[in-house]
Amino acid sequence: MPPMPKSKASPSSTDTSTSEQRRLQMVDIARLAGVSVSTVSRALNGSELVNAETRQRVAELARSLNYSINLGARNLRLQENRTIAVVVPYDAKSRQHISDPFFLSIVGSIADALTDRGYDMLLSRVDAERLDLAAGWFDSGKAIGVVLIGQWRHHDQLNEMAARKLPLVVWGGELPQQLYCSVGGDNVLGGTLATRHLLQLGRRRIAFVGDAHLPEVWLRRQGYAQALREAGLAVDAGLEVAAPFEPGVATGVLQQFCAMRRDFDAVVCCSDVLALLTIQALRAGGRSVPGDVAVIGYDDMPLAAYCEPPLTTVHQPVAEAGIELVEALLAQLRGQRAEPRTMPVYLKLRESAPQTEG
Amino acid sequence: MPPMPKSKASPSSTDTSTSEQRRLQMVDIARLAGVSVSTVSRALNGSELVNAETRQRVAELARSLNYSINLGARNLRLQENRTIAVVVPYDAKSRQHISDPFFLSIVGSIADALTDRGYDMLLSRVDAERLDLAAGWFDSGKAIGVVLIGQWRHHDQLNEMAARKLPLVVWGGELPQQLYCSVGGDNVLGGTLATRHLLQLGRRRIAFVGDAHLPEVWLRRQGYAQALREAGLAVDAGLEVAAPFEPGVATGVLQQFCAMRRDFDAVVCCSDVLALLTIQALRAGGRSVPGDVAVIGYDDMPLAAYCEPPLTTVHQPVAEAGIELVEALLAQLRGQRAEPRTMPVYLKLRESAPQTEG
DNA sequence: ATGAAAGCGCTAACAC
DNA sequence: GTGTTAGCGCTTTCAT
Repeated sequence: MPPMPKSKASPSSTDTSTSEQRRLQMVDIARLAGVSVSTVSRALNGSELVNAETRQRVAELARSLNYSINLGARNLRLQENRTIAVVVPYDAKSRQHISDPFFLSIVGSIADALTDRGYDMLLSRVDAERLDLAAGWFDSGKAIGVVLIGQWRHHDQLNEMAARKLPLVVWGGELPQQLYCSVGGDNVLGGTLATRHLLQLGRRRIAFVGDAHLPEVWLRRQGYAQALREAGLAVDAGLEVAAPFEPGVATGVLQQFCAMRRDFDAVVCCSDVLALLTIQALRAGGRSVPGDVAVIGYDDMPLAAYCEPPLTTVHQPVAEAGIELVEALLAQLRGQRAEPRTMPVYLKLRESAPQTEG
Repeated sequence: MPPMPKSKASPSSTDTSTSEQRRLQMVDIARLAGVSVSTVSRALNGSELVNAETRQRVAELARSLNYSINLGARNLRLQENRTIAVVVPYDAKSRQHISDPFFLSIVGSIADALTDRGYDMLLSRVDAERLDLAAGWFDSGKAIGVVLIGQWRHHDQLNEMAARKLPLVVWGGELPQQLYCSVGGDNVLGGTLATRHLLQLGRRRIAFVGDAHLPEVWLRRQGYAQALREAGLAVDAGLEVAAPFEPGVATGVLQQFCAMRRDFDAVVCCSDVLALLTIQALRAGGRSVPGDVAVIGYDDMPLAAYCEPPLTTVHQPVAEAGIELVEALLAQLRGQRAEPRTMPVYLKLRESAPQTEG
């Protein structure tokens, strides 16, 4: 037996304890309209089977009472569900929350894309070391698919999830031997564009800031290395700074690096926040940006244009990203095979690494 | 009749079309374990009634098959639901999406608070002119309560929602004749602290940037006006700039204002983003910050420390905000009366309006 | 055109 | 200790 409801009587009965609002159900509407629940159900779903006048009356009654259908029950009956889980990994070790504006923008973009298509979005976080836990939303029937923001260090877990036929799309880079569907910016291109621009400015000692254990960063470093090779320059491992995306940890790493090495004249950073932190560390050491050191960020977050100096950065297509992620997931749900997708990026020129040496 | 399921046969039957993963149910586990569904249900819920050995066996089977309970069905049966809707209004007219880092941080903070307490978060957006639509999540049974980020211009709609006994908490300011539960920073104090600090620096012509149609801004302006009065200064309506939070619209307004008026030496802004835009407009007009004009922001977003100059700003308690909002909502769900809550704020001193005139 | 009744996946009171 | 059974709120077939 279900836990005895407080009162199954119609709301019109003497329910003096007005403390909690009992949720209206179809049976209430039916009683008030003097018809059966079936008729209410049909009327509310706009069935042609029900008399136009009755349909009108029921619809108006429902609206005036602010009634709306219990979607849980409806989904159960219809075996349908329009909820998508969006999962943002966090770093459990450093207890850092998602705060990078880029991730948050992506979430907003996905929310829009889902809303436009009539889907609901369940937002949650998961330990970046246990991306596989994101599958719980599907397994529990709460969501029909999962969008994961970032691959982090667990390509393997993602492949396992895909092997289980979990409807899954991941924001991130396209890797060899990838079973899951990823959507992301062209990271190699991004790394190349940034580095080439710095070379063109005449910079020759170019540092790279980002943790190459992360697939996206790894790809960007490939682009960076490639551009250096094109220019006949060697990669100097000493100029690679494995700073994570979390500002708390990155700040220290960057301060130490900038204090130790003064033999570079440009930096490619893997996020705009890292670029900001780098600029601050450089200035603390008495170096100017872009004068002494030119700095390029990554993401083109909304605020990038309003920093000082405004950041030259690799623009990621955030608005399109939400749409692409959602469409890729919906394709899978339709039974289609969704191929990984790499979206174009471009360099947005601003002051931190200007068009030409000023 | 339900729409005929593809195949009700157990997964072990010859279901060659491996295209879609049929979701496992209790009956499948029951069959494989050779017990009834009730026993599986009890085992999975850790009931003492079931034989320890059986419980173990069932649990292991379920785990190995990656089975997990269909929460929709469970909720329906248990008349319980642990989903909270978090609704972020957007400006439909300017088609601006949530991009203010502050709102996004609040969302993250709420996500954490809900996760910690075992609740799920449904994230959606709503036209800022129709905040009442947020009630749909409750009415449809998808969520048991609603957290709304910001009051915008519709105090009235919020009061109506509360009058309907909708479990609701709103991030925002405490207003007279308020029926709903709000949680927010102390806006009057924020406005006062910022203005007092500028006065203490010797500034006398202090502008105010923010749209006072929004309750929070209105309260901050009260604090601003009060501080001016304390100092024996009159409020100059010409120094009030009704810039909205959307950067796209605000930029133009601020550029125009800074071009027109050059008779102020300080600005109190209602967000850090507005502060950044103001600084940019000032510099475009050849004025220095904080030399010619000191600027104070609001929110203390994560990036505020990394701007140039680093922003002096009113710190809002984001991490605590999520907890307070969630606790207030849960209190209502327990049938308790949740009072509006105003949280302390403080001034974070940085370079854009330094401790003392440098 | 409308109503009665079955059943979506699950839980819990009630048998045994 | 375990199985049987009713029913959460809804949709739809079937009967009228």
